[in-house]
Amino acid sequence: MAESQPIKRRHRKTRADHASEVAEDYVEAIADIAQTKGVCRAVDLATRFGVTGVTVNRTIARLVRDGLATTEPYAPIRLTTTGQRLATRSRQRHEIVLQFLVALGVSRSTAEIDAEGIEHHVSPETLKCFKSFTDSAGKP
Amino acid sequence: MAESQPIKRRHRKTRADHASEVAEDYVEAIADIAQTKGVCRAVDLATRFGVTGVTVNRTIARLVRDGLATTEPYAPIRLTTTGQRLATRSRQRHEIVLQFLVALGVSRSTAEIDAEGIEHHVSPETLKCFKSFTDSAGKP
DNA sequence: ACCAAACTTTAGCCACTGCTAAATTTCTGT
DNA sequence: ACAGAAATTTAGCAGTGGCTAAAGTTTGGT
Repeated sequence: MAESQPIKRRHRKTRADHASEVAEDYVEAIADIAQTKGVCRAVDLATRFGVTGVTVNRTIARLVRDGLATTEPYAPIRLTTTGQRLATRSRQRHEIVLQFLVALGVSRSTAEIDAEGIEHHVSPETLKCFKSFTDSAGKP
Repeated sequence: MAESQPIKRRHRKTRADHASEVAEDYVEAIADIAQTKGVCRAVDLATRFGVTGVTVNRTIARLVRDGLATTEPYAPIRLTTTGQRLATRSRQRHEIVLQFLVALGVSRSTAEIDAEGIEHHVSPETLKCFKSFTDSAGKP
């Protein structure tokens, strides 16, 4: 039921695509924080993303609605199995993009910023090319 | 008040950044269409982006508000000088990203799709690296 | 034990970007 | 010229993602 629309693809359906980007950023962050500090609280995400706790709260509600996370009142946020899978995939992709940019000669600090933006727009094919380049750049 | 934000940058302020991405896409498209067919009408943009004319209308209103375009009722859309400069810069950046992906080995069709998504997230430093790679890949 | 600080939640605001329906204007073909 | 088609505009709905203010809950320090 995805698309019955005869839409000119290549231009993203901004709203939907953007929403899943946010979801990926959040699950990635939740997994990361949970790994480092044991649990992930709303305030941790608020700090990381530079938004208010209120915004985090509502975003988490969407993750819960979409089956990516679970919450109980005043309790830490936990990922569902689906959410964890998405987090893992996102982190892997993020890492590939980051290493690629570094291998290309971009400074680490810039690479970290750009990888955040780029990772959500890289197709599997392009990702494979990134990986190949990084690998071959390592051992010439 | 401005500088009191201890905000973790690297994560984009989604709303604002997304809005300017859309602005770039639109001015780029307007310039492109105007060049090919003489004028650019709302319906042309609607077709290109796969959205309704209503959506285009409101987006154009924002471009006008932001000084990037001008309109008169029922007349074609025209870019301001500022809008044209932005269009030119956007198109150049788009072209650099596209050529880079192709040089990297990505198929043209995928490269065209991915370039659309990536171009808004590439810093000047990374863009320079892209350019260098494409140039050196040309003549080995 | 208690009060204060920190955190979470609720309520309600705004902007952006989709949409449909309906009214208006312009264009086109006969 | 004029009717119908095409394009534009207006009005109003929905969902995402920012915010502040204020209320509720947990947690920590004395």
